[in-house]
Amino acid sequence: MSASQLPAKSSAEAAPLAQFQRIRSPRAFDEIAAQIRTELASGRLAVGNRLPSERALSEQFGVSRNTLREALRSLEHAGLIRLQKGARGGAFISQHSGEAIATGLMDMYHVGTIQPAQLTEARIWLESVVVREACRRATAADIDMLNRNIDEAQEARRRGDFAGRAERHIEFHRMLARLTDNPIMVIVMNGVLDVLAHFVQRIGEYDNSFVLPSRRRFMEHFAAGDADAAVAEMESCLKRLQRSYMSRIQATEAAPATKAASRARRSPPTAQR
Amino acid sequence: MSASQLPAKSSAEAAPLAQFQRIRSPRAFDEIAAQIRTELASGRLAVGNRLPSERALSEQFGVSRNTLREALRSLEHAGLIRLQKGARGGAFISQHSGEAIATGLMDMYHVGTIQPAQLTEARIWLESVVVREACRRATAADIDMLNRNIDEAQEARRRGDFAGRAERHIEFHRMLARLTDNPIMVIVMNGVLDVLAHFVQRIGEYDNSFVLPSRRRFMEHFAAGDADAAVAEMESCLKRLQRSYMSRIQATEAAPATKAASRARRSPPTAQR
DNA sequence: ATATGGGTTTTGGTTCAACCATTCTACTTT
DNA sequence: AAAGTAGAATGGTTGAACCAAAACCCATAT
Repeated sequence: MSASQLPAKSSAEAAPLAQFQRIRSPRAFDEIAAQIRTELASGRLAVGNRLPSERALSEQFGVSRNTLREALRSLEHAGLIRLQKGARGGAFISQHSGEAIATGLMDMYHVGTIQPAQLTEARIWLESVVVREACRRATAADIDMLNRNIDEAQEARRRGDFAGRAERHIEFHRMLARLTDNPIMVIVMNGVLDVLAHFVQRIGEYDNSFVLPSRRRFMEHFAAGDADAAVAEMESCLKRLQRSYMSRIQATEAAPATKAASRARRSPPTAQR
Repeated sequence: MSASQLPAKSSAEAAPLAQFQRIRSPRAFDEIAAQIRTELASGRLAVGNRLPSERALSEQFGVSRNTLREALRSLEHAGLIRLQKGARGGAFISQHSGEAIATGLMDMYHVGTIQPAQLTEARIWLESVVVREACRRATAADIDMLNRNIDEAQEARRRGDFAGRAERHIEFHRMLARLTDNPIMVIVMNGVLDVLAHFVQRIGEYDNSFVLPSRRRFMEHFAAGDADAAVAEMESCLKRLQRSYMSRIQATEAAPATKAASRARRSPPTAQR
């Protein structure tokens, strides 16, 4: 079966993946996902390859198409594959990932595993290494880019555009992270900043008037290659920001949001229907 | 709206979640997952709550049970819910998460987004802030625990148990991360160390004879509260380890593993017309 | 009364056989 | 040759059914 689909031409098609094995453990889809991951780790599946169609895969694995789809769902959520409809569609091994980590952090925040104070704490720690490394690597063009960001933030302030300004401020940190040229730092910092942006957006406006002057001072040290001074400036700014957040959160949060509940339910009332 | 609170006490039943809406966009399960995430973010769903059964949910959302399951699969992969069989089973809002971040990093490594050199680089950076903070917080009991770990590693070395020794060494770093008492640091460091453990396991034995003496020196500084010296000791040890890895990887890797990644075969429009 | 044990119910896990919408191919028509 | 159209491939969805595990209920035996 399936020996020869379209014979000739074939022009790069049907990934070179090895034979998959039949499933037996509980939760078949878990094992399917694991097997595909293994293929990936071994290098037999590489970015850009296309997996066989759902129908073909379900046959290879010896499971129903629904079960197979649950496995694909899991891989897709992880960012490992990208699903594409249509004739030449299918499941393609995808590059990025990273996104899953950001949503993971966001989830942890929403579920209360990460408290706001811990978020800003970790952010300050991470920023120190980011700044130090970015300072070591930044080119003149990079410094221009950072200065431009500050100008834009100032412009937003002039317009009274608080949201736009906060966004610029956060983008500044993303730029610094990218300057480290290390995907782990970029991904983690992006995730942390995503959560922070969400957090900031929720607590509303707060005092950040001191940020712009701090940025200017920061850039002086940064451009001069004085990493220690740049880190110190950034740290003091972030700590002050944290105080702003915290006073704001006490004003805002009488109760809402991240509150946990533990209402255990007892009897199944057979209601419904 | 939602003025219908159950009368007090009420033997609580069926999580307090609000009414879900019917689905309409492409990829119904995406929207289902998004809606449940929203409930979570808003606090209407909290850790420990149980969602209605798949059958009930599929009815609420107006989709088939299969579609609903794909949404749940996605949430489960994210670590947001935990599925449990049986009469009192169902989908429970779960605490942990974090795990998803570790597998995310692992995936990025496997897919080539993270190169070994970048892994160790980030690890060194992160370790510096971890050590500094752990040093600030460690109690006498914590220091005992760390020393015990070193003893065990030494014992493993005596037995010629390379794997056990490497494991102890990595566990040492996990302990330090936990001492920061910051979930983000713990999660990220755990993920990085997971990848590292995988990496180490793949390249086989390497020269790590210098680690134990370094650990002893490290603990001296650490116990004395001299964070700077402790960081310096750790950093030099890690950099030396990195050199060990790299020389080992050149010996091992003529080609295998993390290659791939270039053969993008995106969409050849009318490939080979 | 108190265990004990088995049946019933609830719930997730899986299967099957369709159907739809989209996307590209290939053929037909002009 | 260009344009248009039929159709095949593929992911997305449906609904009904069955299985297996887990918790509960209750009759039975001790």
